[in-house]
Amino acid sequence: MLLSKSCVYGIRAVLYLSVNDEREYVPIKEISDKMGISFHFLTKILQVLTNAGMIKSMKGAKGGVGLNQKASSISLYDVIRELDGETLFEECVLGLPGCADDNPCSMHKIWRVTKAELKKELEEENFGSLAKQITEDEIRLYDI
Amino acid sequence: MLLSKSCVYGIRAVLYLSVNDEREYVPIKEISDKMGISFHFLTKILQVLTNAGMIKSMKGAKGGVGLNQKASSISLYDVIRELDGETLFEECVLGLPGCADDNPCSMHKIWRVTKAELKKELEEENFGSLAKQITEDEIRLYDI
DNA sequence: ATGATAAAAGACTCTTATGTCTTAATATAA
DNA sequence: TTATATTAAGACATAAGAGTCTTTTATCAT
Repeated sequence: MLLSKSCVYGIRAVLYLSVNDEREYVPIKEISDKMGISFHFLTKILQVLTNAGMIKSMKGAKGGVGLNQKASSISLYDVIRELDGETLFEECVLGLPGCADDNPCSMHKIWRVTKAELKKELEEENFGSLAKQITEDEIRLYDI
Repeated sequence: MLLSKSCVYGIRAVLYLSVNDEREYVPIKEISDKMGISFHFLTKILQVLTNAGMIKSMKGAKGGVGLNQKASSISLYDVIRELDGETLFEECVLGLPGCADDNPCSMHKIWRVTKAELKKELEEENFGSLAKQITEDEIRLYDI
């Protein structure tokens, strides 16, 4: 599994907020209902993103969560880094400490290039662009 | 995490057997000792590869496990497929059912290319070649 | 035959990820 | 100021992955 469930849910929630960019706050309940995700679980995931300053939150009636930055300034990599950390892109696939170009493990050569490309693409893909594609029905956000 | 621990241990054990290709059977205890892996855990992992016909095993004194095919005919992908399955290469990263080129999710475009490249490299890299590189000290097998 | 060696099988434990539930805190609206 | 809506916080539950231990089975050497 490339990404944890928390991370996948986080990405999909930020996508939802990006598509609903004009609303300052969206209740988490609305997101969890629409996406079929556990409300309390999603709440905890979004708290991480709130603490990271990526989204903002407001308690009480008319409260909810909303983007704290422009959607176009948040990359897929930003969300992945907050929720899954950077081990996928930093650590040796075979778990050997000190794995490096001058001291490679058996999978080093293969994964070194692939992970660099993947990281670059994830850094370049932003939620503004993704939201636009969702709105224009080119890609989908739900399980439909 | 790209690969499970079971899978990583399995890859490293098959590497060990590939380097020790001239020995028909190597005791699992020897492998687990050298690699610092739990003996019983490794035993269970290697049973999977034995049942898959990738390695062979023999009980009793002089017994152990050994390659059941030429090292050069076993790919990294073969071992990964047996131990982690193909979900990494088949399923949608965002867990949306029915994700396909004509019905893509938000990460589809990025991961589609990357995973195809990764799969190709893993299929092309065989244990004969890796064992040769280990023997020639170009890559390492241990945590040293 | 008997004892030693080593894999096979399965029960069991520990840890982490995932998911649920309850209570507290805070903001809005009447 | 009271009721309602909503996030925050944390306890609790469940499931899966990781790891340990014991018993059984098979092979070899004496």
